[in-house]
Amino acid sequence: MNLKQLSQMLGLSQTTVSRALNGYPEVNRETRERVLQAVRETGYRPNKAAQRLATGKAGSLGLVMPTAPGHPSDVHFGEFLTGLGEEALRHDFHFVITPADPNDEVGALRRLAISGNVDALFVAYMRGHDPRLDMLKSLSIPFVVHGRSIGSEPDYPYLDIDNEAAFYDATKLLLQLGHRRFAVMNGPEHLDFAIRRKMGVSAALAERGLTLDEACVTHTAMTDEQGLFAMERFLQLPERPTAILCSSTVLALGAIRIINQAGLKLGEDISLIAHDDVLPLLKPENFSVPLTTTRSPLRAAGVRIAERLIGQIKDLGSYPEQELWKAELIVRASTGAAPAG
Amino acid sequence: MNLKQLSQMLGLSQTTVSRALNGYPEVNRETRERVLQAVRETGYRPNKAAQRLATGKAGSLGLVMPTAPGHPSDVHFGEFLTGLGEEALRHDFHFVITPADPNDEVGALRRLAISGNVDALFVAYMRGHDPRLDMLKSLSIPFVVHGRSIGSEPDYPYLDIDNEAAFYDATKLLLQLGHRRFAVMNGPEHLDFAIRRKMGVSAALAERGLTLDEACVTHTAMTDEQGLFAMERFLQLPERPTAILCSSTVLALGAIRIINQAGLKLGEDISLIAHDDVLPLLKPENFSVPLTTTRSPLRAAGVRIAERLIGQIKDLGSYPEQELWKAELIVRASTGAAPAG
DNA sequence: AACGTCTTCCAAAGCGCTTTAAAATATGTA
DNA sequence: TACATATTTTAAAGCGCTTTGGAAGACGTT
Repeated sequence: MNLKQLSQMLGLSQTTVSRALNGYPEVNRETRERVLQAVRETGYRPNKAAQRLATGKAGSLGLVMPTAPGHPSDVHFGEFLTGLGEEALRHDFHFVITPADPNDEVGALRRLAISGNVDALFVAYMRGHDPRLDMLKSLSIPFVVHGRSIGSEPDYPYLDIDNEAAFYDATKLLLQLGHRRFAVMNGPEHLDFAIRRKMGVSAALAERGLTLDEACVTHTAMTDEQGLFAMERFLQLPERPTAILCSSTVLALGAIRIINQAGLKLGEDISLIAHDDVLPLLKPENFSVPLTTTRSPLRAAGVRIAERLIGQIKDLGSYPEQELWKAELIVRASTGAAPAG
Repeated sequence: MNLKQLSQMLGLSQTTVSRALNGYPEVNRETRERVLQAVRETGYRPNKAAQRLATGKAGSLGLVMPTAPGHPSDVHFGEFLTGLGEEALRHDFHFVITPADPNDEVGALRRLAISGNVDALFVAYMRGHDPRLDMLKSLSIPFVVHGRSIGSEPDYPYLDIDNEAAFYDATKLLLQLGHRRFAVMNGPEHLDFAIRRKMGVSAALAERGLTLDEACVTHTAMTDEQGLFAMERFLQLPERPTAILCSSTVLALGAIRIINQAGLKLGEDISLIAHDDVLPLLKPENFSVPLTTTRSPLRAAGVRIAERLIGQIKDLGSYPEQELWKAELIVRASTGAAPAG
């Protein structure tokens, strides 16, 4: 069933039917009712491709998903997408997701942008001086970045959390509790959030004349296994750290396992603060020792980014181009006074 | 830059350029080279909407993602999609994901199917007698189901793991270890995999004249928190179960926390077997007591489903319509002989 | 020279929609 | 009644691609 058939059935022109469907004013009330009724009866749905070709609007947001055999999937992806979807649903938008070779994300993004398949793009996992930014700026398609790219002019639209402040505050808290030996279990080295979190830690330490030893920093994928490896390494250090900052609750999970195995008490022998993206899967308050966290719901970021993207496409008023959200520092039992000595 | 401009630039007709691009034989070698070169220089990419309209092929797989405020995201989604993507990438396919009100998945799926936006559909999280099946069968778009729908004629294309056999085998192992009091921490009640897993447990028990007490079964979302609640409940039972079958390693995570808190030893006082979808996030072999699991990589299922879907679209030969994969039973330390008494 | 056969290219139609420009009809006013 | 003005409808063009049905030219054969 297409427009032509539908309009013939109704004895109307395609124009009129199209207008009735799209809410144009210049169509008689009765006629519109008749059209709508016919649509209900036939289950007619306009062909999206044709609509897109005619209007240039696709009703879709595009994103690139890196994938390859052995390339680990991202725990956060589902939760973030659910947030995007919450808002997209309200506007009848959908997503076009292009799988991409992890080494060719820029190319994949570019092809997606000029394919005419999407109205706007979303990118995340920004690196320092991210090459995708120049590409995106050169195109004339709306986009919003989740995160930022250190080393690039901050003249692009983004939504980020203040990673540096979050980890600065967290470190500050640990310093006040008397800790002096710090370690950081961070995300992949080249990623902006990892860079800024480390900066936050270093800045807080510097205020007390302390420096962060590189031996006390790991950069890994955020899985329980990596948390486990990192913690094993920290515990073997001659000057064992008493305060751990952790870029994810999943990493913390592995770390805590090792802490327990070593017979150490979390919140007494070792304090730990993790960043919490508020994944439904893992609640820091339910850890056997509830976790002190820097909290910022990933899903809310998804909702907001969809809102901005769709708002821009539909011209629903203007939004701030740059947003920096504060993370909440939530103190629970995994942080305590530094052990004596 | 579109076809028209490109062909004018080259002094060729659109037909010839189109054919050169799509690998048709009736175009001179030199001419083709010239076209390809121009494409490289200009960065021309055909408009997907136009291509789709002209060919009826979209180069995309469609899926529906339920989402609503408060509706938890799915941990497995990212991993499965990564698998789909692995294969899709090889064929230059992308995904169209429609967010949907959890109460209107059937409608959303139907709209997606007839939007002309996708060449094939994928559905998962099948329920008993799933209403999506009839809808899909009535349409003439290829689809593959991940899982099955108990209570429906098994005449639709699916890929499932043998959940019943997996949990039957797991139960059998525990029986051999002398366990007599069983509990099951399962996924949501209406889902096919949950139903079948419970059937597997019951069947094995029945062979020994045992029955599964409903008080020893929970049906919940698969988060650590729910695992925790469920285990708390089991421990309060007058006849405490000594053997737990668990539909997910994430649930197991919460359960084990409670087991530890209660001062019980996993693999001694209580044995536990969990189903492992092989998520990068959580490795059962790294649990402080390594977990015995029924193992079946979710990602592999994703790859295979994409393979079948794309194969069907591109007519790359035939695939079995129904596939039932065996899960591996991997014995680790979380299972041991039943405690005396 | 005339013919058939390949090879290589092209004009134009068509995919299903939106939208422009104009026509047909209804309504109001002098 | 005649005309101007709103209201409602339509024919046709166009979005950017693929594909059908030829046409033009090169080549070999008789």
